[in-house]
Order: sequence, then C-alpha cells, then structure tokens
Amino acid sequence: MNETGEGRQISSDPSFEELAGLLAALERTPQTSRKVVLVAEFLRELPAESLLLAARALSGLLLPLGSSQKLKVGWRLIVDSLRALPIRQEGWIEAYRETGDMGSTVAAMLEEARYVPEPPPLSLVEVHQRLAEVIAAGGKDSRSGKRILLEKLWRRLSSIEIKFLIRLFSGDLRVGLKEGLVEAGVAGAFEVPLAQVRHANLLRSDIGEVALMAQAGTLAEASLELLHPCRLMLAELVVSAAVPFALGPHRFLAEDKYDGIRAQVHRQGEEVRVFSRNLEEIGLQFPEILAAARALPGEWILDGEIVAFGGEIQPFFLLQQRLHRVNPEAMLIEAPVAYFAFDLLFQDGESLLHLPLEERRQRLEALPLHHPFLLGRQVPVSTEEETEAAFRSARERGTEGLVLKEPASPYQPGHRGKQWLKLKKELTTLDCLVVAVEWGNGKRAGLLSDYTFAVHGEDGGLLTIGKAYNGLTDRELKEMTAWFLAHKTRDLGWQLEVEPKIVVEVAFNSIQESARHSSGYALRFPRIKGIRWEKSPEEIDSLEVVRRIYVEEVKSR
DNA sequence: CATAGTGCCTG
DNA sequence: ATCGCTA
DNA sequence: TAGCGATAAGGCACTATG
Repeated sequence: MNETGEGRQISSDPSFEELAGLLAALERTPQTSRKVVLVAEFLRELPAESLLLAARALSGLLLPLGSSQKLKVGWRLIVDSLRALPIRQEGWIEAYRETGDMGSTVAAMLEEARYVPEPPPLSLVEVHQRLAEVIAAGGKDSRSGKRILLEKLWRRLSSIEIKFLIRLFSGDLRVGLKEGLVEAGVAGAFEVPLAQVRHANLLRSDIGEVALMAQAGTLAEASLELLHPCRLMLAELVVSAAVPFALGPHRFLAEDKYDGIRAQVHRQGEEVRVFSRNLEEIGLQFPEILAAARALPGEWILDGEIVAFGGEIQPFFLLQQRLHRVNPEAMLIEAPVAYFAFDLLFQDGESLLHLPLEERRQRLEALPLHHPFLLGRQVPVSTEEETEAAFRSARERGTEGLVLKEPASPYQPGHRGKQWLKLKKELTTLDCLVVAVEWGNGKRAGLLSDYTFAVHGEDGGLLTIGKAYNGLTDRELKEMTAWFLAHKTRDLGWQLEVEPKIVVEVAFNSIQESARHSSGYALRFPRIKGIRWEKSPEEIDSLEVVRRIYVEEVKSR
C-alpha cells in the first residue's frame, strides 16, 4: 500500500481478502485517527466499482441505504449453510456464548480445522455478484436456493473473509467504524474537505456514490434532489420545560410531537415518493397519501409524520397494522392515516434548506394542503410557563409532547442538536421482579444483559410483562451477572431463570395488550431506571396497577 | 395448517 | 434510547 | 463536551416449509 500518498495509483480490483484484512486491522486499532488513515489508504487506490462497494461495506452495508432489495438471509440460513463446511458440528452455542459474535465463532472453528478455501480468491466485486444471486433467489424453494449459493460462496472464502462477511450480513461490522469515520476516510483518500464529503452524503444518502464523486472531483455538484431521500433533521431530548430557558428568555416555535412514522414526501408531477427515517420507500403502504400528493400542485419535498388519524390522533399500534402489507387498500378504512407536515425542504426547483425555519414555515402554510395532508400544529413560546401550557394541550391532543425549534435555524439534514429540542411526557414507572436473564451479544458477551421481569398476579403468582436490556451501566451489569449466576434456578442455555429477588424500577412509554407475556400486557420501550435494593419482592407492583394504567392510557385517547 | 424465519418500524 | 470511549 | 459507535426488544405481516 501507498504510505506516502505520492501520486495516486489506481490498481486492479482488490480481493475480498484485502478488505477483510483492512477490517481486521481496524478491529485491532482503537485510535479513530489511525482508523481513518487506514481507510483512506485503502480507498485511494480502488477502481470505481470496488470503491463504491468498499465505501458501503466499511459502513456495514452490502446494499445502499434504503435499498428496496433485501438479502433475506438471517442467522438460521447462515448457520445451516456453514454446516456444509468441514468443521466441528457441535458446540456452536457454547462457543458463540463466549464470543458473542457468530463471525468470530465460525472463524475460530475454521482455524481449529485448518480450513483451506478453494482457490482462486474472490474479488470484492465477485463476492458482490454472488450476493446479487442470493438476493435474486426468491419464490419457491428460495431457502434451499439461497443455502446452496451460500455454501458455494463460503467454500471460496478464508476464515477471516467468512468472519467479516457474516458480520456484514448482520449489518454490524463491530470494528469501531461506521459511516461517520468512512466519510473522513473518503475525505482523506481524495484530499477533499471532510465537510464537503459529509454535506454530499447527507444530501445523497449513499456513501458509495459519494466516494465515487470524491474520486471524480464532482462533490461540489451534490445537491438536494427531488425523488432522492435526504437525511432527516433530528431533535435533542430535554428533560423539562425549564432547560431551554435556563440561560435566559428565548423564543421557540413549539410543534406537536406526533407519535407515528417520520416521513419525507417528494412530489414531482405524477411521481410521488415517501421515505421513512431510514430512507426506506414506504409510499406503497399509504396509497391515500400518494394519491393526495399527486393531486396537489407544484414540486416539493415535505418533512412530517404519518399518524393513525380518524378525526383525532390515534395510538401508534393502529398504524403498525398498516405496515408491510401486500394489499394496503384493505386497511384504508380500518386504520386511516393523516400526514402532519411540519417542514418544507424544496419547492419548485429550489432547495430551501438554508432558509430560516420561520420562512420555510410561511411557505409551507401557503401550500393548499388538504386531508390527509394536514399542517402540523405550531405555536410560539417565550417562557417556561407558556411551554408547559403548550405541552399540556399537546398531550391532550394525543401527542407525545413538543419539539421546540429555533425560529432562525436552517434545516440541517442528519443533524441532532440544540436547534430542535424534544420535550416528552414524564414516563410512568413500575416496580418489577427480575425472573429470567439472558446472555448478551458482541461486547456484552459473557454478561447477563437482558432482563425479563414480572408483576404480581391476583393470586400472588408472578406474571411477566416485558424485557429490557438497557439502563444499567457496564459495571452494574457485571456485578449483577455474578449475582444471577449464583442465584439461578434453571439453565436454559441462552436464558437463565433466576430467584425472584431483584426489584427493578422500569420506565416505559405505554402499555399494550399482548400475547407474548403471561400478564397479557407488554410495555412499550421499557428501560431499567435502576435496581431497588431497598425494596423487597413483596413490594412490587401488581397486575391491577398495570390494568389501571392501561385503562387510563386508552381513555385518554 | 401451524410455525419458523425474516425484515421493518418505533423508542 | 443509553452508555462509554476518543479526541 | 461533542461525536460516534455499540448494544438490542416487541409487534406485526408475510412467505416458505414440513
């Protein structure tokens, strides 16, 4: 490789082994600055097609972000196809539990068997072509079709290549580098400003394409384009209405925070596209939005939220029934939706991103929106008291709370910062008992990191109500792991049943009915606020409390 | 016909 | 969403 | 302290499979 950067030499397509070697080096290197240099050196010498694929792969992507193509290979198919290799067939689960990573586990077993792949090595481009075949294998017998293709592919790859390809399948490279540092690598490789790379990527949303633009010297041409998704601007969480005014008086625009699916709607003539937060195209799920967008005049990009709505705002779980349907028309009546527009990013050939929010809002309000397109609610607030009043009325409308926005702020795609502040409902909490725990993955290998918890039933028995994996620090997890191991009542391999002694305070967003847990309810987004050492198992909350919260939840809608 | 596997959405 | 590491 | 990476559940719909 070219350490000095003296002249740019484009070499031939790299082998997949070279990419795997880079990933291994990245995994060993903790310094982000060093990682960026390694990536830059690698990318600098690649021909176009390999550059496109490598930039995506280093970001953990086998396909561009939001691609409608899907690999449809999960861990079952990976494991089944790997069993065709001449390696140990038993003890996989135990080995996996130690590393917490399927890629490392398989690589270790291959090395143990002194596995040698069939030559010659595959290039990155060739591996990608083979994955295209896996994607294309659909319809009847797709499972065995995909399995056979994978078996053939594995036989051509070395242990280190297999290790990282497995990780790419899961979308998680776990080498301490994601898209953000790949952007820096692209900037370093082609000696262009990082800000320019970042800007281009926020607008284009494909790091592979952006790397090609950097190589070709056309980054400056990147712009917001109709029918092409750009990243969404995000809000920072504030814990109370006092925080935004802590430094003195200030004026914000307070918008309702809708509980639905964030969506960017593009209209160019008859062509309408709707993109989700992850840039997936979701328009087909919402034909009434497509039709209504077509009926509106002009060319534009809206930012807003799709919400279950039948005259008033409905809870999120109604919306869930609209998703992933082959025949979305069937649900138009049962689960109607509205689109609350709160921003206008592009209008009639002109990007509005740089305009202050107030001006974008004026233009948005001038659009002749009509149902299911509605204008997101916005009121100005200047004090903590006004904000609290606005918050209460937002909650009464069935929203999650408010987003406070800086009136003069431009729209910064992909940015989460102080220009937008979200203020949400103080969460209810329940005291529950931990009844089972599970082993963690990845860097949580060897830690019991996932707790199943229960409340008291009417007869005094324990009824599970949810599972949570966050809220404790690594240190607490470690201490609790030792405790649970010493107090397990049954070992189910991946899961341990434990003595019901540990009381945890669990925060959650809402309760819904569920067949998954024995209580008949499930908490939405549960997280552990802390361990209640001072509480005894008898003091936990009961099913009756859960029911009361549930009824209030439903009544308030 | 039941269910395992998969992907996608939210926080 | 949260925690923890790096700069 | 900002930025970034790593972790990971529950619910739903749908398809392939035994």
